[in-house]
Amino acid sequence: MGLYRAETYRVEDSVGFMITRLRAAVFAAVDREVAPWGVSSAQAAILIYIAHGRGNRAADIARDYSYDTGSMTRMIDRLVQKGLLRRVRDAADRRSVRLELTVKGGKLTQRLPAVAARALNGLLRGFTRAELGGLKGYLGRMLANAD
Amino acid sequence: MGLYRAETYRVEDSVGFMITRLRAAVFAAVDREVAPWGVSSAQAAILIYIAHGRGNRAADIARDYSYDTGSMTRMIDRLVQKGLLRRVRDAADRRSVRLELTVKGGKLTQRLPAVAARALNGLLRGFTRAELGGLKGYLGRMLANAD
DNA sequence: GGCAAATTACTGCCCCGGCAGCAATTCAGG
DNA sequence: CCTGAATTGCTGCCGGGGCAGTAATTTGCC
Repeated sequence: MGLYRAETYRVEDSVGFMITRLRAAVFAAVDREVAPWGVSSAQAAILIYIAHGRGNRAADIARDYSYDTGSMTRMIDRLVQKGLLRRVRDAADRRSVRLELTVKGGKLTQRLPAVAARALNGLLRGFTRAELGGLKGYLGRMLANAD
Repeated sequence: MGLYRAETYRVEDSVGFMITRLRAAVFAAVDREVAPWGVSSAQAAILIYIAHGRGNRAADIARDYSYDTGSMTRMIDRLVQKGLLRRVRDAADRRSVRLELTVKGGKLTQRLPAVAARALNGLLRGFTRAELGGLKGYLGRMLANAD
């Protein structure tokens, strides 16, 4: 006895479909804003995380962002290759690699929150603060159901 | 003057981040339900579309689902390889390829809406019909802003 | 009728992400 | 102290998706 029933199910009506499309739209919007600085939206999120000092090991980011560690390795590869990040083997725990922003990476990252915010605000045109709260509440409840 | 400001921006607070995570959760939930039949959630959506007679050319699906045509080609490749779909060159317009469900594909597709609905209902546990409407309204407004 | 523009499908190349398996290392209990 | 378990990061392999470029075909307009 749920909200969706097999007999009347249409892909285009499902929240799943809308969320998939919206995620693509968010990526596209943020990517457009960040592209001039040579990074993608996913890469920008990593850089901001490190710049905010919320952790600097690959495992930290993977945990907080619910990422796969294999994906993290490759994501870091791309950022290192662009000269924005540096891998430094940790002397205390030699299993882990500490991630450091290069000078270039640090300068770039200062600008990223502003452009990311601009992209999101564009998608939220016409939303009141209360409506944004309502939306995030719904999304949070679905995420909680997923565990 | 939007809802997000650069100075206080944190990735984890952004709707973009939540939507990305939720999309992953939706995929995972639907994939889990559909996996016993040997298809993925994205593949199931294509099959349902065709079974419902909403169109049977690759271009139709790409348009309605906002997919890239290149991605569609590869998606169809996988379904054809699994013996669920058949490519039939259209005699009237020889540019296009009409997609037909095989017998195996047709039998499978009958079951898909039920399992997809079950997965979504699980994520919507505790939601009233009105709340689902509210959520879809928010998502729709963001999608409209994206154009 | 003939030629330019649009449509359809496909290909190569790229980024994003999960899963499984692996090696190195650290940690905890006997 | 030593051995088994956990953690960390890496790799191969896969599915999903966008972008650009191409060939075949159709269509529309002069």
